[in-house]
Amino acid sequence: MSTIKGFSEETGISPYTLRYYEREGILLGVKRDPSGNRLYDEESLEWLNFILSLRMTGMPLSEIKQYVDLYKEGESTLRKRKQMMLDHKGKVEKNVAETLKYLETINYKLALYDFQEKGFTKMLP
Amino acid sequence: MSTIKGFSEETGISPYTLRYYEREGILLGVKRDPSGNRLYDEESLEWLNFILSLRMTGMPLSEIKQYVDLYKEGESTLRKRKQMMLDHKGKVEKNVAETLKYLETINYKLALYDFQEKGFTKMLP
DNA sequence: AAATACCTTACAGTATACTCTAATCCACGC
DNA sequence: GCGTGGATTAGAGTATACTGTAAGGTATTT
Repeated sequence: MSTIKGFSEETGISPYTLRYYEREGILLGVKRDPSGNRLYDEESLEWLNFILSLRMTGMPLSEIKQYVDLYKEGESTLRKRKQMMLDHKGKVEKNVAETLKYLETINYKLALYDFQEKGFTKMLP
Repeated sequence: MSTIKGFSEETGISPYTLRYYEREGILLGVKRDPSGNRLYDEESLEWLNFILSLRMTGMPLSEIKQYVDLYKEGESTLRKRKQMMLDHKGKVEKNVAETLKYLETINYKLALYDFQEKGFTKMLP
């Protein structure tokens, strides 16, 4: 059970962002103490970690919100949610493959620099 | 030698963005015809591809601009430019590793869905 | 009880990277 | 020679995801 400051420090997510996520309805499981202050526990930590794994792999907040809304509707949305995860997994894998392709271009550029350092001095990008 | 429309279609980058990149000084090698219209050739294509490989791997335009400015200064900046590429390569590789870690979380979630489909029906995120 | 340190809310501001609008210009076909 | 379709420019607008501010509340410490 941590306060917003503690939870922010534990997770590396700023209090602003934590409140923002909650306001937008994508961070569930946040409790309150008697005076209205936020309390974060294991449940909110799990949610946050899940949200972060979607966010950090490029899912926009609007789509994460859709997922969370489906979750709140209950078991009847299980299939849809699974499909969302499958689609997202596909996109992430495609994106990683693409990134690795672009990385090759960067490596090629680095090879040119090495080549140039060995005395070959034509100017290159 | 293509006009902005043709080049846009060839590369998939909108005319707006092509002009924007040029205005910001990150797309070099764009020529003009006698009446002032842009002409794109092999040189501009090479630049664009290079820029895109940086952009698509997450380098902000401001940093790409820095690189291009160094390039324009000539050979004296070779070492700096190489270092920028090395740093970026490191970041991209780190980011890919991180993404794959987050992908595992997503795969775990998918495994839970599979598990649930086989009759186990506790509600899960 | 005053100071402090944190919290709350609503809402405004910022950063990045486009994306579009408005006004104008230019070349080709009829 | 005039309309049509493209081009040009400067500058405004948009989207997303935060990030910060203002005004005030609460609780502990001195």
